[in-house]
Amino acid sequence: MDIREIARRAKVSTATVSRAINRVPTVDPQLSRRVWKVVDELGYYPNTQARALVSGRSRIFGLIVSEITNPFFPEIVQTFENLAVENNYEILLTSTVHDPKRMESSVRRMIERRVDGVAILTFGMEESLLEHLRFRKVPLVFVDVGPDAPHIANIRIDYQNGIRQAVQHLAALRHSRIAFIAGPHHLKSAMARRSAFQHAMAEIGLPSTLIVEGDHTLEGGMRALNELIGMRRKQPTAILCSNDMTAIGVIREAYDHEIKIPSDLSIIGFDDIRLAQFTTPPLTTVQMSQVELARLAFQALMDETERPSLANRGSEYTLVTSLILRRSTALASSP
Amino acid sequence: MDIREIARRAKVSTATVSRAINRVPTVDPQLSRRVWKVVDELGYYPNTQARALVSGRSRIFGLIVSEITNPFFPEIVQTFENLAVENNYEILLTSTVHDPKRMESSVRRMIERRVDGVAILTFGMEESLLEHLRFRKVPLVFVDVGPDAPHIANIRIDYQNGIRQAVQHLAALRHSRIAFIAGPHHLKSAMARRSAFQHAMAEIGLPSTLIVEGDHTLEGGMRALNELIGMRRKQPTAILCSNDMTAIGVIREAYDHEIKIPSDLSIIGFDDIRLAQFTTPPLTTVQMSQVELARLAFQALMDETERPSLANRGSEYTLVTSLILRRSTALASSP
DNA sequence: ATGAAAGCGCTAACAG
DNA sequence: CTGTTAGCGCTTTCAT
Repeated sequence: MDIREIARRAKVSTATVSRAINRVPTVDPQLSRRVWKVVDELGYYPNTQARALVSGRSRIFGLIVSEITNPFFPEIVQTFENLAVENNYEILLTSTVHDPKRMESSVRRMIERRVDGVAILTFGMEESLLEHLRFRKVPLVFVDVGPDAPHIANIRIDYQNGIRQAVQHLAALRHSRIAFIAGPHHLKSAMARRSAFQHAMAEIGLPSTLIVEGDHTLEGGMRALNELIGMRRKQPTAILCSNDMTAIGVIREAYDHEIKIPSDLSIIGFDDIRLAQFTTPPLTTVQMSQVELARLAFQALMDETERPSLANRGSEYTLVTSLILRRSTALASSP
Repeated sequence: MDIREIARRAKVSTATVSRAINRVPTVDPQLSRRVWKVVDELGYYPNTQARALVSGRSRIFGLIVSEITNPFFPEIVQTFENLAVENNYEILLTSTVHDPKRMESSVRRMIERRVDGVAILTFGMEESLLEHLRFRKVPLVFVDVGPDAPHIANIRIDYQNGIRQAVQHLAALRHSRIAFIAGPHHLKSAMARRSAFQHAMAEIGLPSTLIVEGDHTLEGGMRALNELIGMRRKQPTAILCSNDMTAIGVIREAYDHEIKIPSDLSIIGFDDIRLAQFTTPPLTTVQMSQVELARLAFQALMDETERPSLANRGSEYTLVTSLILRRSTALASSP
């Protein structure tokens, strides 16, 4: 069943069927009705492949994430998908699982399917792969790590705002020995969080000496707390974590050590994944809205795609972070 | 840049380029090399849309889930995607968010993109929508709720096995007042779990009177525990939950009531989502392997698709559940 | 083994 | 306002 079949049955040309289906306003209402009648009767659905082939636009956006099983991403994927449905796009989702080969195959698949744009949410990426995409002038949007170039939009994260709030919140609760569990060194976003912490501490005259390396996983958080506990120095009364999973690991490990949160130890996370609402106690954390992030990314792609003539100096967007108070922080116990 | 460009530069016909790229064995190795050289130099990627149009196969599988933000699904999506990459397929993922309109648009999008098969993991679906898919003879695979029909594969879940193990494990720990927090009534899978519980209890001569309704959410688990606590009857010493999120809610609420788990109350979940490993204490649960489920679903689709001639009586697969012991159960305290 | 040419289903000039 | 027709980029007969 194809457009010709519809044309034949509605006794019009294929061009008219095409116009009717695409709601071109100039088509005679009566003919249009005739066409739609047949379309509905036969349950005809236009073939997107053919459309894409002739129009040169696939109406597919690529979405590259580092790991769909990382709780940070499902919300983003859902929002992206919601927007896609609203705007008649499809999402081609690939998860690189931190494997360069997978990253490469992601890019290849995107190109083969002729996506109209790609959002890259991997918090780090090989420059070389980009070339393939840039070479084809595929609109791109990055979070945090993108280069400045035409057709490349960047979403910058304002880490400082939220982290300053977190640090000052702890200081106000009379904490002075505030530790930071950092993310992996090779992650630009993790390093940015770390410097934001140091900066925020310095602003209020506190030393940021208690910095321990984590890896943004729950297990990493557990290890980091043990490291902190094992230190010969005075122990921290509060810990700021580079992401929520780390904080959840800390909470879990604290439980095993019978350290009460928040009375013995205050914890603040980063990201505000949904799970943070459901830890015991609910986690105070710096929000980096996944919904907002997805919206910005999608919008950036749409902007580039729908009006390609425009200012292609590579637009910049900023996502502001801010503290969400829940119940994992309290006044510092004894000084 | 298209296949003609390659043909011109390699001084062969487009047919030969096509054959070389598709590794048709009869093509002269020398010509083939010439073609590949040009392909690599120009960074040529075949246009999948055009391929699909002429071959009639899109190499896209649809994957319909009820909510990507439900922790049960990311693992499935990841496994599906892994298999897709291995087998040169693409995934068209849609999340229905329990909205019939979205379900409808999912199906429409699948058809428009001419997917080669659809895996439906929504644990419940409108019969009417199926018609569109079945009408087009799109291979389908369902979990738990599919009808028996040609081209429709079904993955049946053996709830009984795991739930019996769970109940007997609790009984062995001398629990006799074992409660069950059920899932929503309208979910076939939830009802199956409930009957499996009743059956397993009856087998060992225990009454299954302590059944409370939940809704498979964390909040539902919290409410359910309160309901159980508020009951005038003797309270349960162990609770089996219809899914892990419910169990996590129970744990969370128990913490607020200073009920110690497992010493005061044993908890068992169902699903074994990854998170179950990281609750405090780690959750003993009935595993329904998401990886295995995804594998079966993908395999079913591949089987239907790659050899469509075969036994299309609608194949059946079974996924067995079994108990995973962790640390949320203990001997019943006082009788 | 290779090439010429038809055609997958649709859209967009162009003509009328 | 509607119809005719030429492709979009590829695979696949059918000849050679």
